[in-house]
Amino acid sequence: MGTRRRGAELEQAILHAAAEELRESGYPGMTMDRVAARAGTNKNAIYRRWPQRAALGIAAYRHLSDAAMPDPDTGTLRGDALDMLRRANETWSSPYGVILRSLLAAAADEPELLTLMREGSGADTMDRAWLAMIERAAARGEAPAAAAHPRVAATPMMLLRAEYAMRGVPSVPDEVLVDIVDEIFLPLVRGRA
Amino acid sequence: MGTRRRGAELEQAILHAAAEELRESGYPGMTMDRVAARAGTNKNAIYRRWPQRAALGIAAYRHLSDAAMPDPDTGTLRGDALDMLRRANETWSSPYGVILRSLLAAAADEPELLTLMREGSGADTMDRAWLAMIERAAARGEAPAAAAHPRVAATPMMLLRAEYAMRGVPSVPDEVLVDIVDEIFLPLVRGRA
DNA sequence: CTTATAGGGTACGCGTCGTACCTTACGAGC
DNA sequence: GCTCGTAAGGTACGACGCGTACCCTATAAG
Repeated sequence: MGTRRRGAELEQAILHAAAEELRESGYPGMTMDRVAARAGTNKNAIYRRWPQRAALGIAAYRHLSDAAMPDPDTGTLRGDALDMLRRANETWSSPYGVILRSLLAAAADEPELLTLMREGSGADTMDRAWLAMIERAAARGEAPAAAAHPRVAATPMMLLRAEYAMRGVPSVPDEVLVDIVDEIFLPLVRGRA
Repeated sequence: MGTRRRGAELEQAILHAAAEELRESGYPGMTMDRVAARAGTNKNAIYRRWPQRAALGIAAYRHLSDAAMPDPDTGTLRGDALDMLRRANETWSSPYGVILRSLLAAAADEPELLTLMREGSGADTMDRAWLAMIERAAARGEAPAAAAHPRVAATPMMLLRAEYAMRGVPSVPDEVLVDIVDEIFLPLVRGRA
C-alpha cells in the first residue's frame, strides 16, 4: 500500500500498458478498461490525461515506435530509392504497421486525430529524406538538379501508401516497389532535365 | 394486417432505408435499430441477409450511388486528365465521399469487406478509363503509344487517394490536381517515347 | 498540521451490436 | 380448403464499451 504512483510515473505506466494492449490485441482490442486494469489503475487516471480513446491510442503508438530511419547510402539513386521503399514496406507490414493502419482507420472520421497522427508519423521527415536523397544524386551527377522537386520526392511513398489502402494485404510485393521506382520515380527524375 | 412484405421487396425496403440513414447520419449514425425502424421491419430481417453492420453499409452505399462516369473528351490529354481528377475530387469530397471513407475505415480490418468495397467502387473501371484516355491521346499523336502503361495510368488516382488519406480535409485544392497532372502525369507520359 | 490535488475503487447510464424466442402471416402442395 | 414449412414481426435480453459521477484515500506543498 505504501507507494501510490503519480504524475509522470503513472503516465508512463499507462502508456506502457496501452502499448502492450495495442501490440497484443490491436487498436479495436485496446479497451479502456483493459488498459486501466493492465496499468494497475483505473479509467479515471486515464481520462484525466487523454479525453478520448483514440488520443490514448495515438499516444501509445508513438510510445511504441520511435523509429529514426537513417538515410540510405547505396551509391545509386535507384538503390537508395528501393531501399527507402523496402524499409517502409517492412515497417508497414510489420505488426506495428497493422496497428498503425487500424489507428488511421479509426482516425479517418476525426480530423483532429488525423493531424495528431501526421505529426507523430514523421511524414515530413520522410519527404525531407527523399529530397536529400535526390540532391545527393544530383551532386554525383546522376540526376538533374531540378529533380529535387517536392511532389516528385513525395510520389513514391504516396504510391506505396495507396497500394496499402487498396489491398487489404499485410505486405506489398517487391515487384511493385521495383515497378514504382523503375516506371515512375526514375523516369520522373530523369525527365526533369 | 393485409400485406406483409417478403423477399426482394423487403430487401429493397431495407436497402433504401439504410441508404437514407447513410445519407442523413453517415455511416456511424446508420444504426441497425434505426434502419429496422425506418424500413418498418425489425433487425431479424436484416441480420438474416447481412451478417454484419458493415456488410449492410457497403450494400447500402452501392444502392445509393450507381454513378456511371462517362469518359472525358476535352480534346487534349491534359484537359481529360484534369477532368477525371476534378470529378473524382468532387465525388470524394461530397457527402458521399465522407460516407465512402468511413465505410473504408470500417472495412479496413476485414479483407472480405475490403474486397466487397473494391468491387463496388469501380476502381477497375477507373483504371480502364485512364488507359483508354491515354490511348485516345496516342491515336491523336499527342502521346507515345508506350504511355498506355497500367501503372502510369493508375498513378494520378493513387496520388489523389493518398492526398485524401493524408489530409483529413473534405477536399483537395485544385492546385494539387493541376500539379499532379503537370508535374507527374504528363512528364511520365511524355517520357515514355 | 492543514489543505489542495490527484489517484483508487466502484458503480452506473447510455448506446449499440448481435441473439433468442415466440407469435403471426404467407404460399405451396396435397 | 387444410396443413405445414418458411419467413417476417415483435420484443426482450445479454454482452460490451465508452465516458461520467461520487466518494474515499494517499501524497505533496505550504
